[in-house]
Amino acid sequence: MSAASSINVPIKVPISKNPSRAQQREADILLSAVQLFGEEGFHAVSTRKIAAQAGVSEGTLFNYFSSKNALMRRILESIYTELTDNATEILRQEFASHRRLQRLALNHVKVMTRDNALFMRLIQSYLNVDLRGYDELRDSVFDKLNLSYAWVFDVTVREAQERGELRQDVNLSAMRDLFFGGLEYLGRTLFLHDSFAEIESRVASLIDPLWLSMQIADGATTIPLESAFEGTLARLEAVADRLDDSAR
Amino acid sequence: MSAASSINVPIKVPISKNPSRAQQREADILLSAVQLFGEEGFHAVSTRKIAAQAGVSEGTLFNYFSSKNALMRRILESIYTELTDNATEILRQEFASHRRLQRLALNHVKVMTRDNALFMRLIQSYLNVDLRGYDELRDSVFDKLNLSYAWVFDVTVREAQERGELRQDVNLSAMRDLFFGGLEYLGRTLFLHDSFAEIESRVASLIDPLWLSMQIADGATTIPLESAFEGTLARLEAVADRLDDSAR
DNA sequence: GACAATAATTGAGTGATGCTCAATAATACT
DNA sequence: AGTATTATTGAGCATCACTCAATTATTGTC
Repeated sequence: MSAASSINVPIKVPISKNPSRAQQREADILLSAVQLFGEEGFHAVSTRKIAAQAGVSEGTLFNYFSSKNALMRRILESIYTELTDNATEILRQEFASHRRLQRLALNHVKVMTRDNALFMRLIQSYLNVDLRGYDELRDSVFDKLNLSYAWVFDVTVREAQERGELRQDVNLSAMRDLFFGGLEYLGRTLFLHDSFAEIESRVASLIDPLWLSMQIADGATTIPLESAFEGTLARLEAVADRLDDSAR
Repeated sequence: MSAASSINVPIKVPISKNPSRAQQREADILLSAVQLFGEEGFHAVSTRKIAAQAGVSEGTLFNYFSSKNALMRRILESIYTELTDNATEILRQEFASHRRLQRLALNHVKVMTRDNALFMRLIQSYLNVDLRGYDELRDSVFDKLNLSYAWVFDVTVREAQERGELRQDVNLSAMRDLFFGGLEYLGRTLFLHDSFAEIESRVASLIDPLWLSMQIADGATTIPLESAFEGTLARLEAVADRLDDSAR
């Protein structure tokens, strides 16, 4: 029995002595992979080519990533992490629900279509093509990243409901599918037609009908008016509370 | 110069003498491919395996289909043809616009998720993973099939507008992205959770908000109203930011 | 029904792929 | 400086999509 600290270490761990050197290698390989996958597609790029562009041998690549799929998964993870980080920051900064959705959507499409729409390529590949069973899907990437990312949409809608900005009987699952599915199709359209200049207005055109359909109550059009200020008011009151406390 | 009748025949043409026998072979290969692609995924199934299951040698498979991609493309084409045929029939039978959309959506999701969601696998693979350039995309499958299929959505909305059922200023491109993107995500959800029993209600939950947002005429007043206060809101946010910073 | 002529089928062969592993080189430790 | 540990390498492996000369099956003619 070794004195390894952690009980369960599934990572291949070729790296232990010189962390900075190892991190540099890993970063080099990842960068090459992102570039080449974006330019030519996942299946069109060989591990030999990725290794060559990173300035290492093919064997070394497989020391750092247990498989070509693992390399892809790692890229996916970093993109999801970025998506989630950006989203959390947007929720922190922006309190108006409608603008929250707008900014979340814009962030999603922008990240999705970066690097020659690498994210779109990878996520589709991973979800629909290369997975045989769906066990792997419930592992690292999806249960942890995709779900926690999709969660920001749910939070935004629920908060808007609590503030009275949106109807109570919104079908959250359906709206989530429309939101992410619509954005994915929009991203594909923007990418194929190279029309990123219109990105903001196109995203707005997609979000507005969703918002409208969640917002409309039977006849009460006055509620949204007040509630537009709810978020900011709540925030000001919270700050005031803290000022009160510290003034004591 | 041969006396071949047609000027431009890009097809590989191994079949000429006995059409019925050849068609049977082709059908056998296609059936095997559909089954295996659906069960294990496109890249996980070898041409050897497809040929073996169809009861022919690998060479014969390549006599009938010039490449594995061509085989996939052929499957895609048949699915698109079926989708379009069904859709045209729905437009012919059903005249109520809302029910038209509902039935178009239901047909889309049902076909999409059949054969272990084969269609989802193939379309994603073809669009995002295996194509390097996007020239091939503008060829057979997409310009002819996808576009002509997407067209049934546009027709349905436009007819509803002419009848005065829907607003005139609907953003058709955005609604199309929401429709097909939302249905794709719904299909994925239904497939992954094996919840096809709910398919009709889930499709309805997806279509209803779209319909509502296209239908509401005077609802458009709420969003401009809110934006009229955006300047004020922005100032309040700025104050909140300053208070936030100094309270830290 | 025998015999060419033609068409359809075959499977060993080809280069490329993802991945492995014994051998080698580089680094760290005493 | 010398040893032990770790990192790197690239030839080798099974498998892949695909080809093509050889073989088998089918058709047309008498």
